[in-house]
Amino acid sequence: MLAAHGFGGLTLRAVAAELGATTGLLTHYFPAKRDLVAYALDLLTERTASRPRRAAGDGLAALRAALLDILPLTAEATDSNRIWVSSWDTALADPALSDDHARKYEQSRVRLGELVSAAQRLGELPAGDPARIAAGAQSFVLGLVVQALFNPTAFPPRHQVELLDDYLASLASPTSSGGDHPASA
Amino acid sequence: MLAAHGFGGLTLRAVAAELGATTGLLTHYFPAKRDLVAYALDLLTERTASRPRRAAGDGLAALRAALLDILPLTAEATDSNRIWVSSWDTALADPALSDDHARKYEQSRVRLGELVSAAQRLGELPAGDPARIAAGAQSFVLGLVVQALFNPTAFPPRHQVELLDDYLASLASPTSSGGDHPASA
DNA sequence: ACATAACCGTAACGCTTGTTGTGTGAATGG
DNA sequence: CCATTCACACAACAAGCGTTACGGTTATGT
Repeated sequence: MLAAHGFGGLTLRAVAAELGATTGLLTHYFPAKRDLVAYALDLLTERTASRPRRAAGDGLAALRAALLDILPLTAEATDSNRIWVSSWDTALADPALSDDHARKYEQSRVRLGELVSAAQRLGELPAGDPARIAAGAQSFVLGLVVQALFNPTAFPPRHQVELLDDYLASLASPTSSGGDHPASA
Repeated sequence: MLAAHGFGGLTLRAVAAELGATTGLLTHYFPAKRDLVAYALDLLTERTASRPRRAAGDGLAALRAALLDILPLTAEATDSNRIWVSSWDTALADPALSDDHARKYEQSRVRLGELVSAAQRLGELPAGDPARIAAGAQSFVLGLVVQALFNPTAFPPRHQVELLDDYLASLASPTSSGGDHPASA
């Protein structure tokens, strides 16, 4: 339902109907709609977090697996991402929800940063601030999600994986500006 | 208005009020709200397209400039991106608008692809399918936009530029898997 | 067993929404 | 100079929204 109509078309009655219940139940548990929305987002987060993850090796392979887990490669993941993207409208209009999103993405970056560190320790990635590399990787995947959602024909799963692998390959190759910090102001 | 309340909170009366007019005017020009929304998106596209672009050199510098023009580095660009992102909810729920978005991003990719080609011709970028590289770059920037919108503190303009430069640097360095297709399973 | 509270369906409220009519003044054109 | 169309305000409409009030049912504690 959410995947089809987005967060904008989310109504208490629709949720209640899908639940086989009425608005009375919802208002009983959620004082206001905002709370229902917040809960829906939390539930989405949790469900996304507890999704069966693909087997991850060590180092770079683990990072790749984590990033692949985000992409809309399956119908289920597509729905999930669709809901996620559609929540951005609501979230951007509400500072509290906005902070929530910021926190979630930051948490995800931290997790990716650890994987980056591990890959660096294994020598699979060149030196460089793990947090920065993680932020870059998250950006890449996030943007790829958006493009894939709008144009699934141009971004079939295979192509998404190719693009991600391109990105990871370019990460793996050392750059001239590897880990130096040019005394930025 | 749109930047603050998003596309979800877009009402005919609010638009009319901001226009100093009434709903009568709007319905006179737009048969239905869908048309108003579509027009708003076209107008946003046009305004974004005709935004004063930063001076672009040749090759890689031009690509960098084009990507920088997308990022929310200024208050105006932030508003623009905010509206853009918030439109995704509405767009994903409407196939026609969805196609419109897909077309716009494809067009943008084509434009980026030409810049990539030019940079390759100058030897500033290694060989490889320009369309693929452009798709990657667009993904990266798009995702960076989203993250910056939700967490402007963690992604100040300087940091955004740094991340983009990291990405471009990694693009510029040749990878072992230049354009080959390693028969992925 | 009985009082109390939690649970939840039903119905209504007030409000906002998109949309549709109607009326009026200005422009247009023959 | 008048008829007709256009441009727009204004008001009203039905529908849908979140929210609230209330009634009956079920659990819970004493």
